Amino acid sequence: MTFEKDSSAGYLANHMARLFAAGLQRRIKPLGLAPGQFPALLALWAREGQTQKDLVRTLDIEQATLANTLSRMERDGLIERRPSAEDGRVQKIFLTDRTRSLRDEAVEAAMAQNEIALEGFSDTETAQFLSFMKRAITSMQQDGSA
Amino acid sequence: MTFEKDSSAGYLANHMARLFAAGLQRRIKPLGLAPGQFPALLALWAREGQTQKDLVRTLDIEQATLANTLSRMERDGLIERRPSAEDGRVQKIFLTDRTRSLRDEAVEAAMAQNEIALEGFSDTETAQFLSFMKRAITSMQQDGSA
DNA sequence: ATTGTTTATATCGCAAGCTATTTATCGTAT
DNA sequence: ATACGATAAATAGCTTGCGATATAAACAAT
Repeated sequence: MTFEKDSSAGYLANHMARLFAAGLQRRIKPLGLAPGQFPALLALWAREGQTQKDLVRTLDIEQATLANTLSRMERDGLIERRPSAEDGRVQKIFLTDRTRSLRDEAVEAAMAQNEIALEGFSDTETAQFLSFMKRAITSMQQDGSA
Repeated sequence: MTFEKDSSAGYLANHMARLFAAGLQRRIKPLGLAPGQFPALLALWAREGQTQKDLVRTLDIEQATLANTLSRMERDGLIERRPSAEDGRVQKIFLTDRTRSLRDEAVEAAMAQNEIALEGFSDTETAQFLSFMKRAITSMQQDGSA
């Protein structure tokens, strides 16, 4: 049976994702940020005061994963969790001043990493690539929820 | 600054890779295998008796990661590590009979997962997609080693 | 009011990835 | 023979991901 890892979509996807993470890490570590925090940060830069549940709904990760990531972010002074007045189970999540100020630099770092990865891609190719990834994601999501 | 996660190559790559891993896990868990073991298994199905160093050279992961993965595989009875007669530092790695017998089923599972992900892709599109991923990988590798 | 169900978050235990460091052995050069 | 640098593998300590379970609060129904 011929199965070459270098022609396996799954293998390439894994490798590519790790290189993205490594590159982003190099770029945002100086800001005191980590790759896994990026999705949560994007959501909070867009709107503060969201609950963990709000974030879970929009960030394609599990609740347990997010809870742990938020704990590390709180530990590192990136966010504050304030209890909700209306519902004792809920915490609303806010950025700290420092984190608020990092937005532009962080987003630039992420864009720079994407640009490196897509170096030499024409606009058409980039669009095709993103579209391919979205199609694969949709396929696998449907398969997984079957 | 507009930065939409759903149009970020890095974000999509991460998400896609996690879905590949989850799907593969579902398919090979019944065989007693895990996704992270797959690269090592492929290399060992191709040739047994390789050293850890041999594997590190061909499997795009770090030595520490592989050492831990091999330990879990040994614990789970997937491999045996036998000391090299020539060099006291080296262990040669062999499959167990059970693992040897799992090859075809495991490779089928991986191919099935790739097919699900690429469902609806024409042959041309699949080839383009793989090529795009390889280009991105190469770009980021060069950037990282700078 | 109590009891049971749902909901929000936290926790447990694990895998797989990383960097950095340690340990043990080899080989080489004095 | 010894001491020193190089090499192979292991270990430490961390992050990010997962599933499963526990905890605590809210709500619903007697």
